[in-house]
Formats: sequence, C-alpha cells, structure tokens
Amino acid sequence: MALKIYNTLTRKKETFRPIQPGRIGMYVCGITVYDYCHIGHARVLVAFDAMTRYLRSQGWDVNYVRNITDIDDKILRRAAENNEPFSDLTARMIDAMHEDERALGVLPPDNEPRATHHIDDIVDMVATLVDNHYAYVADNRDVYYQVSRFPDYGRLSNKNVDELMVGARVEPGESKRDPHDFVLWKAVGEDETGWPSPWGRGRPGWHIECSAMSTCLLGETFDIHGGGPDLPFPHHENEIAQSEAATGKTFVHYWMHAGAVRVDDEKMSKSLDNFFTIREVLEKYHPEVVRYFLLSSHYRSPINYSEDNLVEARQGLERFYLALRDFADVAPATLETIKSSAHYAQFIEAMDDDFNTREALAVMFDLVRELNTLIQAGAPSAAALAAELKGLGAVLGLLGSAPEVFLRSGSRQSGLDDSAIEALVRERDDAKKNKDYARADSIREQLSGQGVVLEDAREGTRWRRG
RNA sequence: GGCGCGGUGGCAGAGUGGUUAUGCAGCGGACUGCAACUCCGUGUACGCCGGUUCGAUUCCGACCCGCGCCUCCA
Repeated sequence: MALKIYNTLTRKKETFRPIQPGRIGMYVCGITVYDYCHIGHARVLVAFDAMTRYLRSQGWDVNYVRNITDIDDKILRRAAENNEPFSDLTARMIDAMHEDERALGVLPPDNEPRATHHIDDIVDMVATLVDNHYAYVADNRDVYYQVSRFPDYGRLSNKNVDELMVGARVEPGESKRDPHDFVLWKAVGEDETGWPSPWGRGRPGWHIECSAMSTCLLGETFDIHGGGPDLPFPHHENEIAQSEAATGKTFVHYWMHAGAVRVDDEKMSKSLDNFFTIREVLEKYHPEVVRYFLLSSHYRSPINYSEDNLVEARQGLERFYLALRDFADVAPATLETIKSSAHYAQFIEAMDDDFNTREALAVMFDLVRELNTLIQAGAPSAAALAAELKGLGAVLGLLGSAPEVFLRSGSRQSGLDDSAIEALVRERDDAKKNKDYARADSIREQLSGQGVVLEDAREGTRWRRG
C-alpha cells in the first residue's frame, strides 16, 4: 500500500508522489523564539518528528527543514521589556527549545535556518517581487505584497478575499493600498534593529522568511510543507503568494497541518491563563508519557491536555514497559529482520494511512498480548517478539527507556526515595517469611498510599511507582 | 456573516456498507497467603430525522450540538 497524506490544499487524502524518486523535501514552520515552547509547539514538533522517523524507516531520503523565527515584533518587544539585546533573548530561547526537544525525543531537523542568517535571501526575494510588480514600496518606505495581483490568493485556506473584507481593518496611518496587502519589508529608523536594503534600513515582514528560506534550502518547488493549526491563514497563504509570484512555479505539493491542543477542554490561550510550557509539563510527567500522549491521537485531531489524559497515557506506556521488563538488554529489532511479520505489515498499513499513530499503537498492543502469553509460557521466542515491539516503538520514537527505570519514575514523585522503598520491601519480605501477613499487608498498603505498587514475583518482590 | 472540522460503548480514541479496534476503568474466572502483574471470558457504541440499499455507525440530504480559522498565536 502506498503512502497517503491528507493535503490541506485539496482537503483530501492523496497518494504521495515525490518530486524526485525516493526523496522528500519537507519544510515545517518552527518556533518564534521570544518565550519557552508550549504544549502546542510540542505537538507539532513530535508529530513531524514521528513522520520523519517513519518515512526514513521506509527508506525515504528526507531533507527535513524547520526554521527558527529569530526576528519579529514580539521578540523585540520582549527583549525591550527585559532590557537586553534581542539576540541574547533568542539565543537563550533557542537553547531552551533544543533542550525541550531532546527531552521529548525529537530528533534535530537536517536544517534549522534562522531568519537573521538569511537576510540576503529575503531581500533578494522581496526585490524580485517588487520587480515583478507583485509588491510596492509605500509612502512610509514599507514594502507590501499586493494581494490583488495574485488570483489564487485564498486557495489553501479556502477563503474568498471579498468576504475577508468584513473582518479586515486598516490601521490609521497604514500605507497599504488594500487592507489585505501584507508587509514584506518593514522600514525602521537608524536606532532600531534592522538591516540595509534597496528600500532603506528595515527588517523582514512576518511571512517572507519562510518563502525565502524554504526556496533557498529545498528549491522553488518541494514536497511537503507543514505547521500548526493556525498557520494556513494567513501565514501559509501568504507564503504561497510570495513564492509563486517570485518563481512562477508551484510552491508546495502537500500541505500538512497538525490539530489544536486544548487545555481542560478550553482553547489554550494566555488570556485564560491555561498556557503550559513544555518545561512545566515535564515537571509533572515523564517526557515519554508526554510524547505518547501526543501520539495517541491522530496528528490532525484536536487533543485535550488534561490530568486524566496524561494519566491514561502513563497507563498505556506502563503496559508496554511491563511487558518489556525482562528484556532490558534486548536490542530493538531492525525492520529488515521483522519485514515478514504480520504486526509489522499492519503497522505500516496504519502509518501509510496519513500517519495513523493511534492505529499503529493498537497494533503494538496486540503484539504485547502475544508477548505476555509467550512470557507466561516461558517460551524462548519471547525475546524476539520483545525486540520486534521495541523496533516498532523506535519508529515512533517510543520504548527507548530502560523498562525498570521508566516503571520506577512515577507520574508523581513519591514522598519516599528508592532506598526507603527498598528498605520497606525488605522488611515486608521478612514479615512474609515469618507468615506475618498482617504486617506485610500493612507495609504494602503504606507504600500503595505513596504511589508504590508491589509485585510478588517468583524472583522476589518488584516495585514500581504507579 | 464566510470557510472548515467533528459528534463512536463509563472515559480516551481508531475504523468500517453486513463479521473483535485498541488502551484505561468495570464485572466474572485462572494465577496469588492476600494482592499486583498476566492470561481467558464479558459491553445489543456509533447525535437526531429522513433517503439510497437486501442491509448503514459507515453513503446522501436536512436538523441539533460542539469546535477551529477569518486578527499576533503551533
């Protein structure tokens, strides 16, 4: 079965056809680095990471580009508030972002272009648009894109420019010819952050960097362009207008957009004060639990960040790790060695269907049941199945932890440290030997109250944080 | 107002024109000193109303409800 991808442009699932056989150029809109990444960013990062891992596992040569917006009004405003150079702020936030990514098991993209490193490319593209009469220099020396010159405007987000009029407004003093026009190059004064250009000192507008950098790194036409749920309009619409006007070529073949993250069933927003940064979330939950949570729904569905759902994610992962407990030293199977496995075939079928990670996880759970049955029977083949499970998990960036470490990590920190728990476990073992079951049960109850679960296995008592 | 998405069993969440999703929770059983883990069994789930069909949760239409975008936001 062939890979199918839902294309925002056509609003349909389409069979993926690469521009060059075996190769995929993919550009994903990254972060504006004026603050820490939040759980919504995490979703986009994890979703496209899982896709990239999967595509590579299937032999695709993926060139994954994800930009960093490191110059923008919000950045300048925040830097001014902090009374620091904007580049100090962005450097700090970029480091923080990389830290968050690593925690979530997100592999670095192949290229991570920054707007401030591509000012020349941006200026070149703006100049082309001015030369082509798709852009004009306004009285205030801003350069604007003239939306009315681009007939296809609104095609991606299925919007009719005339109907947009209703909500549009022109700020007093703006020099646009039309409210829909958007800024490509923003004029600034001598004392403001900016770069020289044919139109005077200025800085890039909000959308042009992605057009310039994607073209620079992936060519005038490339395969996949992705991003968050609020990007189709206006950001990606404007990118299309810019790039296609500048090059005269189709910009992108497949547009992919992740679904929204909600918090306790409300829109996540700063005004509602229900905004969670990745760092805050990771204080409460194991990073792999967060990753699993994000992959346990289809990437396009809205998901709800809530205590219940994260606890449930924890429980799901526990099932995997309990099965893998005795196979800590078993290496993940390479896909080559499991290519004839029925589970693998189902896994691929799920992932080929627009990256249905939830369905892929369901296949892995089926495998877990078989694995547990083999373990129970003491079958030597269990190790191979465990390796297969790890191999499938690795494609999604999951199950890479040491099982016992994960199981003892706990969703909430127990008040007892490991040695205190182990002392109590030993005490209980002694009580059991003396058939003092009342004492043994009271210790177990005490631990249970601390979130510690005991299991009396043949080899001795095991414990984990539940 | 315009455009779009969705309403699935207690919860989460896939999917399908007729046959088990899956996970968690529940119930019964096996195992256990008791548990936990695990396995086995167990749920007349598909918003409402019409239509198409031998048959619809799945297709079509209307309706109700929820959500997103239309403004900076992943």
